[in-house]
Amino acid sequence: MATLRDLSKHLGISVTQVSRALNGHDDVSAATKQRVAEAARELGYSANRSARMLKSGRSGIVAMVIDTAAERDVPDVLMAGVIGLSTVFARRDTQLIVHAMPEGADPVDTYAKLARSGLIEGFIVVNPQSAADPRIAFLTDEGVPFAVHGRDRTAPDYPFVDIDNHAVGNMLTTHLMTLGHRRIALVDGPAEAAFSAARLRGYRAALETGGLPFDPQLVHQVPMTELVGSQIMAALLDTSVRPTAVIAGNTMLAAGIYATISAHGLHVGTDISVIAHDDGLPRHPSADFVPALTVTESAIADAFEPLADVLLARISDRRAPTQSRMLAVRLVQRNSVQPPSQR
Amino acid sequence: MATLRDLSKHLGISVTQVSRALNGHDDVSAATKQRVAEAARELGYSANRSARMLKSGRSGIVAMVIDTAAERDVPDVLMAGVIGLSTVFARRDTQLIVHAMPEGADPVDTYAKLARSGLIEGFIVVNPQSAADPRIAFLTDEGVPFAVHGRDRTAPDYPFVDIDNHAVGNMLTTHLMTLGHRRIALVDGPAEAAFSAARLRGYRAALETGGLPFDPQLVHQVPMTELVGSQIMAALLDTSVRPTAVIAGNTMLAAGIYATISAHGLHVGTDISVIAHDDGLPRHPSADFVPALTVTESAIADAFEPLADVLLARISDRRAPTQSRMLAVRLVQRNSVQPPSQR
DNA sequence: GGCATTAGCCGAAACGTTTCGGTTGTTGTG
DNA sequence: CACAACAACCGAAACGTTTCGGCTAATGCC
Repeated sequence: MATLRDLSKHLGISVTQVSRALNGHDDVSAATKQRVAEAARELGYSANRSARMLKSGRSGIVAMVIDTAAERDVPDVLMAGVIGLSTVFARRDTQLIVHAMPEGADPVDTYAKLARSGLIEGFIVVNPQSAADPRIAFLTDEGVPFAVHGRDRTAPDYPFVDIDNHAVGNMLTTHLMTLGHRRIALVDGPAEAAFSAARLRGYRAALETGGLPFDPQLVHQVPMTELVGSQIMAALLDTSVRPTAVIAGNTMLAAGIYATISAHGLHVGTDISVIAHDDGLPRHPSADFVPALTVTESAIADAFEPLADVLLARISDRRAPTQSRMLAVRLVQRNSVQPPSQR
Repeated sequence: MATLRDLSKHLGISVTQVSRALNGHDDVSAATKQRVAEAARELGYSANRSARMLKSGRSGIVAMVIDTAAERDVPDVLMAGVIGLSTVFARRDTQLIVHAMPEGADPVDTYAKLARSGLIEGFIVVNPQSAADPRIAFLTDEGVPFAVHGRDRTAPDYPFVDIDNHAVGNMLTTHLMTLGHRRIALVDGPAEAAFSAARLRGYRAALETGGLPFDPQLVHQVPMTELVGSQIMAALLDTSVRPTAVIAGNTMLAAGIYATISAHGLHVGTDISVIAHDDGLPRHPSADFVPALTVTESAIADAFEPLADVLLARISDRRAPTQSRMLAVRLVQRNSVQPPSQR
């Protein structure tokens, strides 16, 4: 492996200048920069990251710790995250460490150990909790750079990328109410998840402005799998007063809900309306449902690029104003939602 | 962050001795070791990995590069790999970098860049190709430590962990032949994948020893998804001479195959036998099929621990004899396989 | 008691990089 | 012409660790 010193000898120029040339400092002549760049390519030079980090604190490594227990049910979204983040970070010349936390390990402790190793410049925090997330509190206290996919409060002072989940819950509910639905079920992710809590608040807000009562029996916060979706739907069909419409937190849940509805000889749309949020995961595209699924749409994949940006911004200047990004959501109307049947 | 020097001062002992104590060298007294360990815990000391790597070459970081294009179809197995490997490596105090290779990038080039950065001690190579895999050739040439999940030749001289896929193909086929099946279809992973190629060889070998002809129309090497499984099965049912049994490469394919069989009003087992290989992925447990699926069983999860072991062994001594591991496979008989119906 | 052996310790150098504080030689300004 | 300003360069120190070679004092042996 070629080193700065090799380049320096090869070019008859000091190590200092080689380093500065490579890093684009302005007290090296254009000509020299050119020569250095060329030699670097020729000798296959690549900066030794350990040395760089040791000296300057910049390792070009970020980490994402995943809670094995919490993510087991939903490989699709986790997978999208790992691949997406790794790709965008690679493009920015930084490496992504994936650290799986075994069940029952203390999250804060895990972050603490990782941070202390002096290897990791920043963290991507995923799946924040609805109550104040202790991991976020810890990282904030320690002054470790991080960025969150989602958020654990309405207006955070840390960098995050999120969609307006309150609005999602509201839009979904309002759309159904506008068509005349009055018993609307909500089947969404676990109550501990911040996004799920936000959507529930949006759902309640919509009910309230529409003058509809809130019925706890109609909301289910559960693991977001097809199987669970179908089980919950079965339970919903059994209740004394059936919902005329159901909101699904993602397309997996929606798939299960569809299955149960047809298994009961009913039809989505005409008998029971189904609406969902679609985060663009490949397994169940909302357009492929029969009938096609009405959704609020916002691809998870859109979050990775901004997520990398806000984290890297925070790393390169810790006291710069906090950057965050809100991603767009749009309502796509299809055939799974109809006015309630008159019975 | 506490450093060795902090500890040294705190204890009134040289940096050298602190380092040696922490690393368990034998020329430091038990008493000192004790004291040092205690102080380390107290001050929250954790070795600076950059410095360690710079000096000694041991970074405690390994990488896994994933081919986005090749893995998109099968999030389950990739997810199992990322989580499983990350967990076992974490337990061994080493971090896993996940590097997603964008579509169309040159694999060898990607490994080369990563290796040159001087950060990564070794690679986990997944999904080896059936023809001599260029990534493996490159890493071998460069003398970079690596371990392969699978293998690109029958008797490799590099560290790997694999199951005997030739035997899997053979067992599956022989089991069906023993019951009297004579038209046996094989639906397995892509032809480029080493495991798929090996199983096909096992299938052919079994046919040959049983005196049965090989019919290329009966074998399909395809992406291993439920959807593709059901499509292939539909095609198979359309052929002039239907197979009486079909072998599925995993339980996803099997799920699709089951779906198509019942959609055609046929019954698995009595009308058409289905047998599969089950790598223990959570989505479609073979026991939950109706009727329960006969399989060769070998959990992918069993590979991660040995994989970490053989890689770490290679890293800690590059010229030690190559360690590899073959994992057990067992045939589990259930109800999806019956003698062919007489018609 | 003399001598070799050993347990336990230490100083200093080295890994490859970045950066601070210079030193040149050239150009522009009065 | 004297001097300031500036562009372009350089040496050396530092980051935190590991390790080589050497040192001291205690022990064992004859």
